[in-house]
Amino acid sequence: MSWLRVVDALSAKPGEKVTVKGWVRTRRDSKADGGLSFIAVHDGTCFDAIQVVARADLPNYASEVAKLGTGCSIEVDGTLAASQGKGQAVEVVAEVANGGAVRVIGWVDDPDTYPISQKRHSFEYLREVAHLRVRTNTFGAVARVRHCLAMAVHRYFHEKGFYWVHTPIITGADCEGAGQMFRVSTLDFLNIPHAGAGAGGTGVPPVRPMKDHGDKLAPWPTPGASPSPSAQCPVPRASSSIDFSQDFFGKETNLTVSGQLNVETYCCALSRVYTFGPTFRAENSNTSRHLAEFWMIEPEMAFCDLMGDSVIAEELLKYVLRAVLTERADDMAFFNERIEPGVIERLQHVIDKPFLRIDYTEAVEILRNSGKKFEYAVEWGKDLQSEHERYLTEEHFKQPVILMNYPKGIKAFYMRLNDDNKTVAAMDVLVPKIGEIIGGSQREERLEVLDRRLDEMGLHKQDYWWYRDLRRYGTVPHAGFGLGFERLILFCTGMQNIRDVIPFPRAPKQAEF
RNA sequence: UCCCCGAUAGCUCAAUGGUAGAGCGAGCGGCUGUUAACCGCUAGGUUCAAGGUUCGAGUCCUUGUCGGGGAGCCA
Repeated sequence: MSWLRVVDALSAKPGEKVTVKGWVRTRRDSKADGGLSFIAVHDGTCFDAIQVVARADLPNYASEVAKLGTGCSIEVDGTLAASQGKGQAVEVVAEVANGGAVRVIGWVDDPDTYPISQKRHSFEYLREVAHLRVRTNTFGAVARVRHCLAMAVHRYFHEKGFYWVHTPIITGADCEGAGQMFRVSTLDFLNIPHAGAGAGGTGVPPVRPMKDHGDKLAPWPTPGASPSPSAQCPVPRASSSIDFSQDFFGKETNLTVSGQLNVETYCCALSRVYTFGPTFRAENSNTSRHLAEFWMIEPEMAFCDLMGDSVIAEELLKYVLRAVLTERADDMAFFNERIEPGVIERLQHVIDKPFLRIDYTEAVEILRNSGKKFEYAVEWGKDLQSEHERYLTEEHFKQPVILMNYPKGIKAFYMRLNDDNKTVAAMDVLVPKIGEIIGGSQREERLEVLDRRLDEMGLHKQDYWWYRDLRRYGTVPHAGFGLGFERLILFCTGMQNIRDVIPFPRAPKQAEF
């Protein structure tokens, strides 16, 4: 008897003696042929379960086999045989005559309250039992597709000569302006050290406010505040006197909102690099497209302009879509049948067609001439709203489209100023269903222009000293983008809610598992 | 954070302000090479929480908590 994973057992030759191990999905009994039970066993190695035929001559048939239910874990010795029934090509027959056995490894102690009983469950409900939901068809398929996509991302970059760079999770720089941050601190919440009245002149670093935060979610208590768990915890403002020199790192630190600034340093030495890791945003976002902890892919290419940036973005997306269609055909067939009819065709369409590239200015013209009534008016210089982006990619072009060269007023300081002095070399890749899946830009490599932009936006040059050094010492044109990994999974699977494509979602008021 | 909707059996949902219900799941039995199985029986409830209106509240009002859809922020 050799132990085969279910995926291998399903393709093994009839007649082979095998052992399979896994969890019971269903059990059905029959009195035919002297009595037998059909047990669907899955082990997560592929979408399908394998059917075990347990005969009544097994010594523990009445005492154990006939009592198996959804969720029990078992080991089965048996002989692989062509199935007499429809619905599966092969099955494992366990009977005494062929040395078969069914060993129960773990019972379900109260079948009535096992959260994943054999029936349809809503995704909202399954989110409350996230430790068990991966045993379902849908979440098993999502997990395998997620892995497939991650491997394909690494493979694409590796084949293209990119190096994977592990940028820090904890950052001392609030450089990005990419959103509210989670503070990292070992200070005693109940006894926060203060710098005293003379702060600022004694080597104590000035305390800056966290960027654009709201008070409600800020992870910081007010000294002496009510111990009520619902008490709001404002973050200290610029005027506060908390002495961060006594904190673990001797300065304010947060969880990263982007590895981009760090990875640019490696880009300006290794030429082609990327990050792929967790990212944290403390925004109070309650949507099906946002998480407080998510994974992001951020390539950065030296000697590369915006057009080259967009080519990599398009190639990467098409590469990973091809991978998921060929490597996870079983799971994709399920998504195509049960989650989003037509998803396979939709992905194939994206693979086959070249992405469109148009300027922001052109997009504004299209929207203004669309004759469509939008809730928010379209106006050059204002950011496009979700409804505008959806119209462009879902209705007007009906395919992925890359918008380029946005007004500088609505984009980040590090994006390269175009010759018109009004726009920056930024791009957003818009896809149907998701909207913005990639945001990127050519970076400003000219120190004097970068400094001017920092000034314009009221940012302090000294906070960006090492970032500015890249422009002082052998600066090069370079470009990159950020791809939200979970949004990619949504796009590939047709799943609706981003909380269902990450194993344990973190969102406002949600960190149970 | 804003707008809208919701919370009743393990799950999905019913129930004019007047006795708490069904389907599925579960347990037991029957039938059957079964596979959305089928038939019968049984068990299963602090109707999200705290107040309020009322002779009487699952139902009406207030506040809160949590969930969903949309928006903003963005990936």
